[in-house]
Order: sequence, then structure tokens, then C-alpha cells
Amino acid sequence: MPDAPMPTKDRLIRAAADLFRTRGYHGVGVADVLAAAHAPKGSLYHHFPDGKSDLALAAATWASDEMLRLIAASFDGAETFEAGATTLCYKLAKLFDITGWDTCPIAMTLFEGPDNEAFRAHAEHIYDGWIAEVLDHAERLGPNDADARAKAEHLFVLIQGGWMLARARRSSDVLRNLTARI
Amino acid sequence: MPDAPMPTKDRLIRAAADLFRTRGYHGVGVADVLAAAHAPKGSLYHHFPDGKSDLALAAATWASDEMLRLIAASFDGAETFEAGATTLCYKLAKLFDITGWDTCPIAMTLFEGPDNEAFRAHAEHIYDGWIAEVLDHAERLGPNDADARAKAEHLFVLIQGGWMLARARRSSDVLRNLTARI
DNA sequence: GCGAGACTGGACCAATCGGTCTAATCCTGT
DNA sequence: ACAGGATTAGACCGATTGGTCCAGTCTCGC
Repeated sequence: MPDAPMPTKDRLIRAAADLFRTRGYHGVGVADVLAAAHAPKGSLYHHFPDGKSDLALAAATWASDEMLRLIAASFDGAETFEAGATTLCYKLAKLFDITGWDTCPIAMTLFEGPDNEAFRAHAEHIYDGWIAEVLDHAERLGPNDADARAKAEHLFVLIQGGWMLARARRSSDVLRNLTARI
Repeated sequence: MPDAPMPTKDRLIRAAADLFRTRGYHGVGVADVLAAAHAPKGSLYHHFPDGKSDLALAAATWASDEMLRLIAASFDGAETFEAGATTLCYKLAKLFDITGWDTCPIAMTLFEGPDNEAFRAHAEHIYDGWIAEVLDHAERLGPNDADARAKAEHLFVLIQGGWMLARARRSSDVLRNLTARI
């Protein structure tokens, strides 16, 4: 666990992302994050002057970047949109099994925040980023497809819904079965 | 607001369901529920000996019953599965606009609970109830359809995912657009 | 109209919450 | 070597958290 070489700010973000993802924004205290990141309180409020909410936005952005990488990795070698989407579902299923991913990390972190509007806007921005990334690949792989946007949004909806059922059932099969409906 | 005639227990459940749905389990304090239900603390712990978690399970069950009624109402007059599913999406969209429904009330209430396993199991039970209700109608409307269960689960996934995107975008159109993919 | 259980009302509690503050320490350019 | 900003360390704070407890009140069967 190479904790030491990582800057405190990054450790805080990662620990926060992990905790928020599994227990939700209000389910995690700053003390929990501090303990997980092996950081004192002073550091948190130095790097994130607005405290917990500031940290939550950064954690959501970091989690989003991971998701964007996962999307890119899934579609990069794909020859069709369906192939890429299928790979993405399987990668998510594997991640679900390994890390116990529960639901969408963005939803867990931002959908119950305090000053709701800022959090909601950030969530919308992140989701649009995911859809845009998928859309890029959809247009690349199906140049004449007028429904590319609809296909991208559909995949997003499937994955979000699949995440929920997968969590409730503790079964990643739900995510794999998604591929039949892409 | 006919608050008075309603028994305290019911007022607590409804107030809790409303609050948990919008702000999540940990985002709501028992004091908030008490204030919304115009009930003193003693009543809560009389009707729900295990306190907040007990109340959350009851609130989730109540919210689930509302959803089951909505499903039944949507499919009752329908001549095909697709027609019923479409009606359901439109009803949910309307509800989203009126009440500001945010995401799945069950997820908001149970997915971040404390003794996770009991909450998760209850969520699974409720979700299976929804799917079973849809499945009944699917089998009634398409007697020879071997994929009835897959169709029911697919509709569930669509609605769950749609709920999330609808909330992030503050737009019920997402729910209406679901009908193109049923 | 009386007695018993159901229910209410709210004072009270320890623990935890997010956040502030200041002193100490580290790091880097000169 | 030193200055000075960046960072860390953690004591401390008032507010709020979920929960306990019991005296009082209501509502029944009898």
C-alpha cells in the first residue's frame, strides 16, 4: 500500500471517494475520511477550504475520471458500438465483484448533498461527460447513425439502473445481462 | 392538511418516507421527521422500538406500496405490455414534475443504511416485489412470451436509470423518452 | 367510574458532527 | 544559513446527532 509517496490531497480525495461511494455523503464523517487517508484535520481544511462539500465535489470528479477511463478502455479496441458497450458492461461487472462497487459513485456522493443545487449541477456535468464520451465512440463506430445520442443515453440509463439492481441483489450478473438489451 | 385524523404512526411513516426520499437516510435527523409529523420523540420510540432504522424500513415499505399501486394502475387498462409500460413511464414523469421525486425512494432510504445487510435485503425484497408485479401483467398480456421476466426486469432497470438522469437534469422528459426503448 | 395498558410529551444524555484556530514543522528559493 | 510560504498536527468548539427515560394523559373493557 504505497500510501506515503502519494500527496496528502490525493490521499484525501481517494479515501473520500471510496467512503462516499459506499456510504453516501451524509453517511461519512470527516473524521472517517481523515482516518482512512491518515491525514490530520488541518490538512483537509488547507486543501479544501470549504471542507466536506468541497472534498465531495473533488472526490466525485476523481471518480468520474476513473469512469471515463473505463469507457475509453472499453471502446478503444471495439469494432462496433455494441461490442464496446458489451465490454463496458463486463468491465463494470468485474469491478463490481472485486471492489464491491455499490451504485453509481456520483449518485452516492452528490445526490444527498447539503446545498443541493451545486451538487446537482456537478452531477449533471459529470453525467453529461460520460454520455459525451460514449457518444464520441458511437459516432466513430457508426458514422451514419442518426440515433447515436439516443444510443449513448440508453447505455447510460441501462448501466445506472443495472447498478441499482446489482447492488440490491449483490450480483454482478445483472450488469452482464444488460448486454442483451443494448 | 388533514393531519389530525391520521394516526401518529402513519404520520411518522409518511413524513419519514418523504424526507428520506429527498435527502437520504443519513441526511435526515429524527428531529426532522418528528417536526414534519408533529409528533414527540416518545411516540417514535413507542411505535418503532428500534428507532430510526425501524422507521426507515417502514417508510420504504410504504413507499413501495405506493409504487405497486402505480404499476397496477398503469397496466390495468392496458391491452399490451408495451402500452402498460408506457403509461407507467408517463405516470412517473408526471409524479416527478409534481412532487419533485428525485430518485428511487427505496434507494435513497435503504442504500446507505447503517446495518447494511438488513437494509439491502429489504431493498431486494421490495424490488423483487415491483418486478413480480410487472411480471404478472407481462404474462397476462403476452401469454406465450418466454421472455416475460426479462422484459419485466428490463423495464425496472430502465426506470431506475431514468430516475437518476431525470434527477441530475431536473427533467422528466428522460422518463418519457424511456418508452422508445421498452 | 375505575383500573390498566396504549400513547404522548419533552427533559436529558453521551457521542459525534463539521469546522476553527494556532503552534509547530517542512520545504524551497536565495 | 536563512527567510517565509506551504503544510501538518491536533486541541478545541458549539451544534446536532440518535437514543433513553419517565411522568403524565388518553382510551378502553369492565
